[in-house]
Amino acid sequence: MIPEKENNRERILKAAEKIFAEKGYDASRIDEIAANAGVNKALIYYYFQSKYSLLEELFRRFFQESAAMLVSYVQHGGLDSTPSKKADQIFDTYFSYFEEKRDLLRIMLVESLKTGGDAPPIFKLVDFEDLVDEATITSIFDSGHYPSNNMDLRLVAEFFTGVIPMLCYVLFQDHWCRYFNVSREQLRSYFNQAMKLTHEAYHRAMRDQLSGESPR
Amino acid sequence: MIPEKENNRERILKAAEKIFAEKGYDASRIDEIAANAGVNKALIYYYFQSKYSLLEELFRRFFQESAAMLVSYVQHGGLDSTPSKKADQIFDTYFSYFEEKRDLLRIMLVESLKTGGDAPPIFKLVDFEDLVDEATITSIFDSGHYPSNNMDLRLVAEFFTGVIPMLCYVLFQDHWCRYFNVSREQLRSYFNQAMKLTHEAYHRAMRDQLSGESPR
Amino acid sequence: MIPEKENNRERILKAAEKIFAEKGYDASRIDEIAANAGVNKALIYYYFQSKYSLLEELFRRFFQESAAMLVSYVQHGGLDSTPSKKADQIFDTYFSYFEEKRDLLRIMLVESLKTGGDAPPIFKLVDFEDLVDEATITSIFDSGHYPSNNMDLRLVAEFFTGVIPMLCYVLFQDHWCRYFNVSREQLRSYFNQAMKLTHEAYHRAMRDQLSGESPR
Amino acid sequence: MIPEKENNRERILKAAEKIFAEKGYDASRIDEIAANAGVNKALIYYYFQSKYSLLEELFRRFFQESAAMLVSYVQHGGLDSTPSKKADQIFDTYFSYFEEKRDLLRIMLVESLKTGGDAPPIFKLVDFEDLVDEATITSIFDSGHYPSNNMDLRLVAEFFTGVIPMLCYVLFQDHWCRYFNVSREQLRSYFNQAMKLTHEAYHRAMRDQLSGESPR
DNA sequence: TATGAATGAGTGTTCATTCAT
DNA sequence: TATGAATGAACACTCATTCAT
Repeated sequence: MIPEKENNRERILKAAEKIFAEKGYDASRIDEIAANAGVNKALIYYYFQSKYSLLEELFRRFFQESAAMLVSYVQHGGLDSTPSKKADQIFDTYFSYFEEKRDLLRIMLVESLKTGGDAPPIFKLVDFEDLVDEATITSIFDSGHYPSNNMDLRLVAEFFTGVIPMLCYVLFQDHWCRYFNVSREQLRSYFNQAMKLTHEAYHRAMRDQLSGESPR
Repeated sequence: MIPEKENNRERILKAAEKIFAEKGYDASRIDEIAANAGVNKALIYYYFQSKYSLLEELFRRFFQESAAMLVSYVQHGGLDSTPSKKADQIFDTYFSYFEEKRDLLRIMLVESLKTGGDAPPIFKLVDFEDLVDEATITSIFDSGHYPSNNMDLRLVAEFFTGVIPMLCYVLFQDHWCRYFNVSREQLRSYFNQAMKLTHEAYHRAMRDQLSGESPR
Repeated sequence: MIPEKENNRERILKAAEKIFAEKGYDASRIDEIAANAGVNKALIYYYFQSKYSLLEELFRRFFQESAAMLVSYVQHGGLDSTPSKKADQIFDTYFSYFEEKRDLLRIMLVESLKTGGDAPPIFKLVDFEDLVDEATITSIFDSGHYPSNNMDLRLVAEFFTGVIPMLCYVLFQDHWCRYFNVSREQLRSYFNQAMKLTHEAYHRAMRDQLSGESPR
Repeated sequence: MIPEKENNRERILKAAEKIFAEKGYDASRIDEIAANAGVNKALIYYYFQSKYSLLEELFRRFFQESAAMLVSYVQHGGLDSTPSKKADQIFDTYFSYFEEKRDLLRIMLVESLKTGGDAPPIFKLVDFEDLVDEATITSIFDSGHYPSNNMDLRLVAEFFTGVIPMLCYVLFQDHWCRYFNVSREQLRSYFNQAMKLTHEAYHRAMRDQLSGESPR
């Protein structure tokens, strides 16, 4: 009831997200996270096992929240029935979600680029199988409308020419504006045009292929 | 001509590139680079100012080499005159170059994602102005054929829907194959299709727009 | 009568004894003792002043129990009147008591070896003056039968050639069996022979000296 | 040639020996060892892998030195041919060596009392097989003169009724004097008497058994 | 050029102990 | 009595960097 009296655990996570995003995981210091959360350093180890488990908790929450968002989005009839509008909607939704979670996504991309570990966490952005039920996935990707033998192609295309460009746009836009001396609005407009000409072209091609495959 | 001597500096750089690629910049240790180069740790500081300047030198060489490659490519008449074939050629050339320099590009992307510092080094992949002469740039991007008021759009599109997808493909392909259980060949084929349907569509659109703009 | 209640203090002490014995005092952690006792960590500080006072309480109880054992042993006429048999009896009694309290004795010896603090607690093993009444001491050590001017010698001899070897035997027997590849029974037999040939020889000598001193 | 310009490595080891002996291994702090050696803390890690490897090096040197001492002692005709005198000589030699190495022996006994690890290092005090050649061992223990089937008994007796009492005497003498209010000389005299009456009795018994076994 | 030795400033983590309730 | 949360002071160990030769 007292939203000000936020849990210290939450404050720690929020601080970690901020510091990790600013400096990268490796260069982030527990001391700084503690200071930023206004908390004793040892308290971090009261709530979390290690520096890395802070990161894991952030990722865990992100994917949990993403899944919840997708489900609620679908259930509340958010999706238009016209395929092209549907794609637009999904695009916009993703876009604002990416903007909102920019800091965490930055960390996630960096961690995904480390060769050593497990699967890059970023793959989960297009692979929700263990996060969301079958029906939702079907509804979102509308996979019934796509040539069924092209599931893998779909995944590859969505990831490398849809998610990745959007993600990198979100992560690099500020630097880009400064470096190339454009306004955010201009850049956004360019990026939208580029996506229309590329990724949307792909969606159109997919639909065409489909209607050619099973006409009438 | 005495390859054994005089090349401690090179051995250090080679070792740095290897260790950086294996562990990422932050997690790499000067000790390990020295050991890997078969050289005393202090010698690294004789040749280089700091750990970071090792990275800078690697980046510097990379861009220098890229530029040289571009120039020689253009000069030796490598580029076909048909626009669509030309694009294909550039695509393939970039592709194999990215594959070859994958390790360094991985580090470069990670460093580019850090918010603190200067301009992301990765922007240089589409901004050769201070690396290559005007004529070469013109020749490569054939910018004369593009609507002149769309230079910025061109840059945005090339970067976010061309370079970035290709780069991420090169960096993530191994993990993708393992995670989604596809062969490298299959994945490559999917990726090529996706790029054809997206980035190439953009190039086509650009040419169409151009011929519409200045017909006859 | 409600054994479930009221005994958190006991549970803590029991857990402390176990953990201390397993890891030694220094390496034992209050957290682990609390967990092992099924009790909140702070409760330990409700019942005890500090980690060290846990140890002190364990030592205190040990000596109290030892004293009680000695007294009851003497009072119930446990001791034979023949000196040599009496010595045997005491030897065996000590032996099994040491075996039983092995873990605590190990800690006590370690603490006794620290140079910094007070008197080594282990000295109390031969100095019961403030634990047991005079009569019992007299009865046990039969000091009336020993040359009165040799009280200190008696103490030294009992401690360094009686108590200490027995204690170390109890503490090292398992490791010895493994290291020298002997069975426990064999080792025990050797040790008994060795003690017969040494410590018992001393007791015999003492008695001889006594009968020579005050014959008839 | 400049004995003052002692190696920092040696200074570190000397300091470690001192601090370990004063506080025990666990309670000793690397910072304090560094300060005591007049050396930067990081230098300790330049010469040694870890805190524990400091201890290992100290033990290694001790046993190496012990072995060298034994060998030189035997080779320089130090040992009398009369068995009883020989035993006395060995006793005295051990005694002064133990006094000299008291600090390290204290640490070694404490470490030997830890149940977790390998074999107690203290066992090496009676098991020189891998430190010294066969001939020296034979000469020292005169094992040819002892009943050959009692080798294990001999080891047990020497360790628990010879080495251990002497060691504990050396480690506890100061505390004993303070606690029981005796002078060092008095205590030493008592201890010598006690050892004569016990351990020496054992040696005598052994010789008697031998002469009975193989007379003439 | 080259190196063995040396160091200041951290670095994540631990732990006995205390506090508020 | 009992507990979840909180903390100060370490602690072993690391690492980029420098120095003397």
